[in-house]
Amino acid sequence: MSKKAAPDPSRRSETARRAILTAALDLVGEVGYAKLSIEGIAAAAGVGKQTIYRWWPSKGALLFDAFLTLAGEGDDGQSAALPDTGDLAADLKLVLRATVEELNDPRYDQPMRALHTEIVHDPALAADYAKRLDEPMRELKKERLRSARDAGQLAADVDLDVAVDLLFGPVLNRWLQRTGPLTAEYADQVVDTALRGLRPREP
Amino acid sequence: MSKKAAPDPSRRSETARRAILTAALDLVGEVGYAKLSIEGIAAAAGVGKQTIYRWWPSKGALLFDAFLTLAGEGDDGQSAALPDTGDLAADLKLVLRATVEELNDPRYDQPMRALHTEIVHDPALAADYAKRLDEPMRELKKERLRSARDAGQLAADVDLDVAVDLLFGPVLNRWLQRTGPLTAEYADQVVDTALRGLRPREP
Amino acid sequence: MSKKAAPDPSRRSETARRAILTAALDLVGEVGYAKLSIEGIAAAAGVGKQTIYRWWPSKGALLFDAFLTLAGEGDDGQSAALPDTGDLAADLKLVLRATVEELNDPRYDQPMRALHTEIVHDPALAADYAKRLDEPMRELKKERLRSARDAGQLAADVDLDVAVDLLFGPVLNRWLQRTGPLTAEYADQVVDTALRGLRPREP
Amino acid sequence: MSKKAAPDPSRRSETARRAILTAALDLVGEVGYAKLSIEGIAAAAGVGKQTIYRWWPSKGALLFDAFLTLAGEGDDGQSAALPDTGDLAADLKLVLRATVEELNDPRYDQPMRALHTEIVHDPALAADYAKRLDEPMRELKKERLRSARDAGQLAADVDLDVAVDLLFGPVLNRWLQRTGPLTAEYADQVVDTALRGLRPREP
DNA sequence: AAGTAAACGAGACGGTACGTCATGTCTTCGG
DNA sequence: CCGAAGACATGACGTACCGTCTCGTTTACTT
Repeated sequence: MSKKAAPDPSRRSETARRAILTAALDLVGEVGYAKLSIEGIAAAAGVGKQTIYRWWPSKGALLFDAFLTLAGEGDDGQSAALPDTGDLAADLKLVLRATVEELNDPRYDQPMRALHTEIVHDPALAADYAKRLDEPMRELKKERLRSARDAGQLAADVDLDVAVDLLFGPVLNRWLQRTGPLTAEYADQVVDTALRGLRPREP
Repeated sequence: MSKKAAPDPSRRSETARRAILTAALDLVGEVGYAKLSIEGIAAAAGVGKQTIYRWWPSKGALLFDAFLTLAGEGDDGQSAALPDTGDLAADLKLVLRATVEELNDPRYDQPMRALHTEIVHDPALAADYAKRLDEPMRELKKERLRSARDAGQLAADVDLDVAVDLLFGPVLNRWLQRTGPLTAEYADQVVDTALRGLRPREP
Repeated sequence: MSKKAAPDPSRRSETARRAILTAALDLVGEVGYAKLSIEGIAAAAGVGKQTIYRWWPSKGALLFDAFLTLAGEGDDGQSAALPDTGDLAADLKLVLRATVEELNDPRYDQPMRALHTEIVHDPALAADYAKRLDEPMRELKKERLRSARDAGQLAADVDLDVAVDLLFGPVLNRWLQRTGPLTAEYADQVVDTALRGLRPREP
Repeated sequence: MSKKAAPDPSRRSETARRAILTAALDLVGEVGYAKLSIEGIAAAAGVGKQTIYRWWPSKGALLFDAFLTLAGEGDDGQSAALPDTGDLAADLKLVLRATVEELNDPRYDQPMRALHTEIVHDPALAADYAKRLDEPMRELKKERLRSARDAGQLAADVDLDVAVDLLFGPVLNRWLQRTGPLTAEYADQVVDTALRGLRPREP
């Protein structure tokens, strides 16, 4: 029925796949997103262009895959869970400071910006991103907040999704739009400010 | 001394300028950002390419200008100030709901996404954006919050910038990343959740 | 010692061979020579590309084979000999008119042009062509001329090869280069002129 | 009315044009016709591909132009006319031997073969060839034959076009198809045989 | 009013990258 | 173990735009 014979994944060359993902990530770091070309990735990976077009529908999808695959391997297994020392503010600050540090790391900055650019314009990729990257992370964050709520450190009726957005949204925004310096201090301020309201009223 | 003879702004053709800005905005809405080309804008505006390259340093700058100029004319004069009925929550919800509505309007969605894409990758443009669009708006928002703080509806030691980020960041994020539906209800939730902490403790 | 394991002809699939030859001839008629691809032939024949590469060294060789094999089957046995009614001019005109007709037949035109193109650029193929197609035909023609010479209808010292070239060359040329209409009348003229010579009869 | 805006010839860069024609001719001699690519010509000429596509509809047309332009400059002015010493046979042999020599010259062989290949498959190009190359040459040849006819060295009723075909066709054929060695002797034989005719002299 | 200088429309130029197609080689699988 | 199927590296195809560079042609501003 379909016009195009779908390629057979069982015949796929793992060597080529990894070379492409690695080259993509390397190149986006080297030359930046604007100058990132399929042509260049293919050349750097020692691969025919068709091999890229065969397996990825768009540059964004490739980038996302590169990101996911190669990042996913840094974690042996998965990031498991957020720290839970009982001190919610401290734990959140730890996490948010780490996020800030990562976003300031040039190795992560470029590829992440590239990925976000694609997401902004490609709803399909955005959906993929939401499901495969955002949601798992969000779940971990919500888990930590749930534990805090159970410990009475959070108002019982707080929507956890909104809480996550309140905590992490500002940092992501400041990074994307460069509306101000992205520092550990800012992270702390956001946590403090956000929490003051998330905490239950004192009698 | 300078390599490039600077063009003389006094001789600039207002007709060409407006045609270009209009064409840019129209085209980004029609064909989307990815397929937006200087070549196309020039053709649609009935203008030589050089006339664009003469006056704008980048596609992003042109887009930003188009955005600013043509949007700025909708406001007769300026947006003046945020509403101040004395009810902070209601006023913020009004503003945030309006923002949500605008972001959901297809006429604004495409050009805004385009602009944000450029901002993500062009620090110079980001600075321009921060100064000419973000900061004035932010000032209005802070003004309203300041008034609320004076009225005792906000904790005295709250950083107003962080407060603004907390209120508007989540909405912008959800729009850019499509991590969830962008509704008036969400706007209300964000305001309520953020405020609960921004308010002073009750005794 | 040899780099290439020679394929074993005894194991060759006759089905595949015929399918390929047929497909090649069909395709060159359908899409023309310029768009004829090994890829397309393999697909049309329901055969792997390697099966073609294994048995034919070049597209020209395949085409030639297709031509020879499938055309050779139209003749049950072989064309035997040229007509010999005793009237040399009439016999030659008959043959040349038939040639003209064949060259004007769209079914032969495309494949023959394709074959000639390859011959022009591939000396090996040209040699093959000379030996397997041109020479046998030429021999038949020379046989008829020899018979005429014995009958005193041809000058005794005429080189038969040159004679054949004089008779058939002009027609082939006009076909290949389209320098003029290829008609039966032209064929007759060539025969008459060649036989008579360009010089006036001496008294 | 037309879809495509035709390029303006008055703005054409003569430098680019000559570089392209020269590169085309050089390359076809170096790498042969089969490996001749527009890409390669553009690179060798130091020219963008589009500059070639803008001005020539096909590789064949470019080749033809290259041939015509650059060859036409060897002749200062034009080839004027064929020699006319009064001895028709000698004059024709001179011309035909020159033709043979040219066809055996590697510098001419490759480009000419390339051109002929294109002609075989491209009727438009064939027409162009007939009009701009074949016809002028043919006219010169016919002129010489006409002079001979007036001098009583040619039968009065000979069709001059057929005569030209008879004289030059065999040589061209032998060259294109390599059905035999292309020598001065062969040229002489063709002239003698054509002039004299195949039939024996009547007593 | 004539002269001049800059911005204008147009678009050719040398390039880069696109996404598709065909090449010829190599690997995997089923009969 | 051959042959089909098809993934692979390579590289040309023709197209779209890039940003630069002339070309005349307006359109102001001098003189």
